[in-house]
Amino acid sequence: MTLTEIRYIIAVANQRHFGKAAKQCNVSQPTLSVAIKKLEDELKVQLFERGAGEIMVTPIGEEVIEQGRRVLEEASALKQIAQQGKGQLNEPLRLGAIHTVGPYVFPELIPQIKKRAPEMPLFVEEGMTAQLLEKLKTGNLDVLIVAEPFEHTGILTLPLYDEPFVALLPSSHPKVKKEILTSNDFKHEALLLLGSGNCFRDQLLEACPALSPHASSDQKELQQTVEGSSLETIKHMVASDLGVTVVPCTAADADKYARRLLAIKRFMKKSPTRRIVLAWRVSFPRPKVVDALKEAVSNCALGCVSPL
Amino acid sequence: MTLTEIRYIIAVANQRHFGKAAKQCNVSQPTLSVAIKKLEDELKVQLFERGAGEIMVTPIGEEVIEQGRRVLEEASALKQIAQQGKGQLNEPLRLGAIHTVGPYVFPELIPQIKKRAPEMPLFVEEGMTAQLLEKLKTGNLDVLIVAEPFEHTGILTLPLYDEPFVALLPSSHPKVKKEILTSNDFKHEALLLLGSGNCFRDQLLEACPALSPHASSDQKELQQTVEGSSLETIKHMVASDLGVTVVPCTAADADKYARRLLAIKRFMKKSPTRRIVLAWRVSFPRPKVVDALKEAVSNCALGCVSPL
DNA sequence: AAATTTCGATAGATTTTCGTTATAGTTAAG
DNA sequence: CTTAACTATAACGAAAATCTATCGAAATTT
Repeated sequence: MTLTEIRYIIAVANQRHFGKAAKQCNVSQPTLSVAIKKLEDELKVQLFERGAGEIMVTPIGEEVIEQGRRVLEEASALKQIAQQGKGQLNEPLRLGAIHTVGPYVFPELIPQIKKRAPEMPLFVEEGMTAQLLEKLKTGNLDVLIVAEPFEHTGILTLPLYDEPFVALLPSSHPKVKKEILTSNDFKHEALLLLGSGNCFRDQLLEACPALSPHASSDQKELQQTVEGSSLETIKHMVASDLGVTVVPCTAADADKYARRLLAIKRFMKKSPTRRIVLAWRVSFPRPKVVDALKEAVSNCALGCVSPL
Repeated sequence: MTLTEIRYIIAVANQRHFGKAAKQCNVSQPTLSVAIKKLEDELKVQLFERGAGEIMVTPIGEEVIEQGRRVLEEASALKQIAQQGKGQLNEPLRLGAIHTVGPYVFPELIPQIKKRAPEMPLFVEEGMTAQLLEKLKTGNLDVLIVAEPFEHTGILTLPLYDEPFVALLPSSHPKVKKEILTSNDFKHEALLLLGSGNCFRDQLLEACPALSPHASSDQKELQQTVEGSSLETIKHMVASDLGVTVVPCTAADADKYARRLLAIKRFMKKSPTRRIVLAWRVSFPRPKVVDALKEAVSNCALGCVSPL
């Protein structure tokens, strides 16, 4: 049984004439005759009574044809569903970002995305790099915003922006007058860092090994990590004079309210930076979504950084 | 778009694995790959995301596949409709008819039945009403063609046609010039009738009591009945100048060969008629067969009668 | 790391199906 | 009795669907 065959029998039922039905179907009359005979043989039911004059539809034929109409209807609905859902910017998008980016980018980014893809349902999630990667691979997320290095087989990336690291001090701190702080300035400070697993921690320590808890054993107890916590928590701790920290500049700029309590300082003469990228599966079939995201990020006012 | 292609995408959606889906469809894996690609190209929508590990279904894919299931469901319903319609017309049918109908209707009727139910083995039998009824009730016959009155509990009937009675004379008979013959014309004739038990005899005598052997005692010996014989025998006897008779018109029309020897005359001004009906047990579970028989009779060229 | 395994995509050959034109058969009408 | 109308059949070519074999990428194992 074929959709074509069903189309043929419906044409014959409508026209009650093989020749006209063939014309309606844009095929020759023998094609139609043979196809219908084939279907009748398969169903082992005679659908039409070919007599002199008009074609008659057998009682079973009537029922079969009626059902055939239903089949074609559903098939055409299938086509329509495919057509209308075709827009890549209409289907849901599941977007993930690392903890040290999400809170500072999403508030700007989501309106930008909505501007470009108003029909696209958007699900947003934060996590640590490893978790996000897992979800990306299994298809629980479609696109990530993560920091480099991020090279994995089957994953493509696109640079978004480079963001420098900045130091945060309590505004009451004596060193607020310095223009640039270095790791030396932190030797006698409690340095508050995110727990391991947060990529930003690793990036910072890699860029500046001097900050490492192991670097100078006599300072060890003064340096702390705030396991599992967020940059926001750390900022509040700094504001409460519990120590100093280094954060990506987007995290420092975000809240103007804290400016009175926090001082933002350049960190090191040549500020370390990290590169933030988009990441998606090579098989992810919606390039337009990636383009739109890239564009949306470019149009975000992220203060201290400019898009690539 | 093809039903086969739809089957393929549903298999992949179920198995989330091309190879397994191919096995489920009894085709090779490349066949499946190509077919699905073809469908995706046609719809211009990617239905699956082939990545490492498991196949993922795109959001549109989900919708398309769900609709595909509906298409297949309707298609399978079509098949079922054809099958069950076929079922009734596939099992053997045992058909009985009275002697005064069978020989004249079966030759036309059986091809018509075969046209409508080519797969249905057909067993045909003739008998007198009482015998046929007995066999119908016991299930030795499925459907009868009999004359009214035929009212019995547990038996349904459907009118087929009304047939007028006509008179038959030897073509050498002096009264062949009359247009209409009445019972008076038979007063001095040997009236040949079927034996008792044949319903037609009773119908005729009821419609025209004047013909009764007892009606006028002085003519009694001239009137004869041909017990247990057939209308054909009686016609041959008339042709041999042994008397006159009255028969249903379908019996008179049947054989053109006898036209030279027999004259067909209208009988009575207002011809008596009898109604021929289909009869079957209320419990007979194949309404389509009855419909088919009714339709088959309707399409018989029975000459002097037209179907109801 | 290197080898192996898994799994979908691709290539080429083959069979099947679908379509065509030409023509035969049938039936009804002139 | 021929003609006209209509469907069935035949013969053949084009398109397709399917197969086997193989590739390539990624994941897993050694």
